[in-house]
Amino acid sequence: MTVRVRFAPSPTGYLHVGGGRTALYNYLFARGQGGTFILRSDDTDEARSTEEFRADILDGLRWLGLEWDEGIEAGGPMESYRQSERLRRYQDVAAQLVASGRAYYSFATPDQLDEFRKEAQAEGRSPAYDGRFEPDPAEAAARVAAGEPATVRFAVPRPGETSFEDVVRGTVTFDHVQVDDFVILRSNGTPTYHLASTVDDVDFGITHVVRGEDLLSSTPKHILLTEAMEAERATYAHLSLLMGPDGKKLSKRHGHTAIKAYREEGYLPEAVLNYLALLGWSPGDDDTLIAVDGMIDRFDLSTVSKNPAIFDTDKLQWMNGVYIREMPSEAFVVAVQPGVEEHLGRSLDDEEVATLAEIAPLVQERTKLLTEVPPQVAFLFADIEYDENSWDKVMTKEGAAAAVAGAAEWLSDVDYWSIEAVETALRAMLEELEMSARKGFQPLRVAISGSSVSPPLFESIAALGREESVARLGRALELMT
RNA sequence: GGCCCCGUCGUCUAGCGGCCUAGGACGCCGCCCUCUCAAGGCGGUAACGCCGGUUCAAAUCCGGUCGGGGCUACCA
Repeated sequence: MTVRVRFAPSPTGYLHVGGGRTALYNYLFARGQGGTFILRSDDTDEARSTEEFRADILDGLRWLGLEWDEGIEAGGPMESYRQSERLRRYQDVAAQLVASGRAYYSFATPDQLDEFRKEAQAEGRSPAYDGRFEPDPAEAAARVAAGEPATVRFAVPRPGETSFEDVVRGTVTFDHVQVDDFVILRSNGTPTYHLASTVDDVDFGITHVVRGEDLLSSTPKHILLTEAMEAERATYAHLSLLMGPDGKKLSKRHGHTAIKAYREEGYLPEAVLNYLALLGWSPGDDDTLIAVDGMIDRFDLSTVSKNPAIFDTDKLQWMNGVYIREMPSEAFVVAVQPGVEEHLGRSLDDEEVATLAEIAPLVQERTKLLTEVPPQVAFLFADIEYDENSWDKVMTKEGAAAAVAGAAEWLSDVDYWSIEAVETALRAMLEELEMSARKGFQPLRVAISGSSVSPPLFESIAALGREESVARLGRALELMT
């Protein structure tokens, strides 16, 4: 049997980190098993679905590198992989289910249902609706024929129970008195999630349903539906949910949840993938850094953790730094150049790109997020503004002015401009002034870069050039005296 | 309320009856390196929710309890 799995987001929001992880696990499982990874759009909720979200989900998956083999924009044996385009099929199935007595037209009013549920809760009984208010099939058919609006509900067989072997959770059993006679077709004729999703899983030949734990208690409904369609049930695997730092379900209030936000903040897809993979799965040994190929080799759905995981940005950020440091320097420049240009409000000429490439390795090794690079290198390409705190902390110190003045002189005397020459000159200056490097170089850093935090000084000065460096030292000196 | 799921350092996890005086990673702290900030090196901090039981032996098995989460819609 070839494995067929799917990722089936509904385009009612941006692709979020939890969805990304679900997609990743599906992808890893499919790749490891030589199976097919399908992308489907569960967009039966027209009101909440938007084009923007549809596009964002595809973008996000592609950015992460989770290429799918079949489905949206990839095609495949099915005519459509969007539920909004398969409405007829769901209606047909619903009609068949009514005909075979596995489902029925329901006329129960919201008020009736409300009251029933309230009462059941008050008495500590199951609040699952059991069809007690419905007319007999003949009357129901007549009322529908007369044009009375009705929903279609699945007739859950009671007494009974459904139990299944969840790959990550083990045996799970639900008593049917806890399972609602759920609506499969709304009174406007559109299918609910349960129907559409199950029909698709059956029609698409999905062998393994790997999804979030929020759907665990819906699974008996899906199994019942599958069997009513006389199809073979899939194997289910329910992944624990992702939580915010406060242990509550991850939501907007915990900061960024959208994959897109991480992309914009300067995270690398490799790092996000690596981090997500480890949120609920471990390769078994003590490896923390693992590339996708390694994950595919070693991924095992049955060893996925049952515990909900807290999404902790600290570790992701550290990991991102690791991946950034591992990048070839040229790739780093390419990745960072657009951001620098945007920061500057203009594009870089060839000489400036060369300058950027020159200090890139130095910046690269101290970068955790791509977005922190532009402000750090901008001083090489544009006039600086002094950071107030840095100025106050450094430039008002005793000896600061002397160091700045000394540096201007010594740098002016350098014959052959190079990093080594700059260092030699500045160290000589220090010696002359009998000043420590710590004390003597900080004022220069502020004068040159505008901040007390910058890339290494000699390299920065060398890259900036003699003329501009001396000019900046002069300007700072004026402001100091 | 009912049903279902889950419970090892602050966080992600390893552990599947003796190898555990519980391992790794992030974070945090200290030291070293050092022109700032990082990076790097070294060291440290810190956990089996609780109570019973099974067993010669339990983080590992069982029961209970407490805590967290999910579902309980004509949302998905």
